[in-house]
Amino acid sequence: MNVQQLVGRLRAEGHKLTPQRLAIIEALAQNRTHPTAYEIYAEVRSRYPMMGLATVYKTLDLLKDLGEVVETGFGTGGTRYEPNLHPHVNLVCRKCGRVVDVGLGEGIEDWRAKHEGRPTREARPPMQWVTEVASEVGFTIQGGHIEYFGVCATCNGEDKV
Amino acid sequence: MNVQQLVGRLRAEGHKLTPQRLAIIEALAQNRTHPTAYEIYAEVRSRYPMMGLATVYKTLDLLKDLGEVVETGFGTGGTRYEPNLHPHVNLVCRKCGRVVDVGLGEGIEDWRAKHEGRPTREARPPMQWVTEVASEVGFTIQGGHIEYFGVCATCNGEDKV
DNA sequence: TTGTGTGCAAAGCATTTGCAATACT
DNA sequence: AGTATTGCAAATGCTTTGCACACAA
Repeated sequence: MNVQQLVGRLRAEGHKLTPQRLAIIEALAQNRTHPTAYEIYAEVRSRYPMMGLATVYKTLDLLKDLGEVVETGFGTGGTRYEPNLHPHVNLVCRKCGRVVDVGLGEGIEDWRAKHEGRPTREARPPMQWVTEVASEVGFTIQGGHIEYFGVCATCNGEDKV
Repeated sequence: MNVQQLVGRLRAEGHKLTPQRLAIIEALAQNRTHPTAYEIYAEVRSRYPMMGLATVYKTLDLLKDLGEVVETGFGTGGTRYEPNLHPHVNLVCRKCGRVVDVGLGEGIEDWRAKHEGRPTREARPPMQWVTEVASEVGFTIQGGHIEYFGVCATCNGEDKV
């Protein structure tokens, strides 16, 4: 998620650029922790004390409509949000609700190729495949993710930190 | 999701097999529409009028803990549930909340191989890859899915039915 | 100036919880 | 018989909405 680019897009599509929106966008762009709406609210609020929680939800809604953010993680503590980057894998802990990224910039196929000693091919992330199939059934794709559920190291009691 | 097998597992792990639980399990096993908790409740209720909605939630919780069902679909109308089959792709409509399956029994690699005219190899769904990586960080995987968000044909106004 | 966006508070829902009654094992 | 499970209803908590005011364009 590129802040400059997104700001330009908002202008171009006739949305107003308010300090609140900018603050929320910046908070999202920097944050790698898949924050909840409330966490974004709390962070932004330290700089803009008059910020309302409803504004965070409304802005997140707008960004969802634009396909710039993606919702993630169920169960504990509400929906979490992340910038809509290239598809990657989220491990969602069903006990604490936290979300762990598993790097997948390379794409599954590349990983396999490396793993099996085959030569690495150009990455073809699942996104592309899905987009093709989806368009056949009239489905417009805005964003996506690969998500697995389980129990994280900390909640497993295997935490050594 | 095999009902017989699951019933056996419940017994083996010391859970009681009540008519309510069996009805919920059967409803889930037959249903291919990713029902919400309330939809399951409504369906089962037609056979067991005394069924309570809380029981549905409690049973779904149990099945989640056992890794037998997976939560799906955000946004509209609450969490949806599906049996934890082999990983496949869900297209989640952000307007109506409905979830469309994209067949992926074959696995992405097989699809690609066919598509590119290469010989089909044994399917290696992403699940396996993720499980390996996850275990390295102490994460226990219970289930997962690949999920994309967008707007379905009907909500796109392209519906011809 | 004009209409979109904000903030507050109230409303709306999905989900969870407490507890007495019930019924598997 | 003992204990997990049920069902109701109340409680909780996240998210949305209505509306008057503020402000970006």
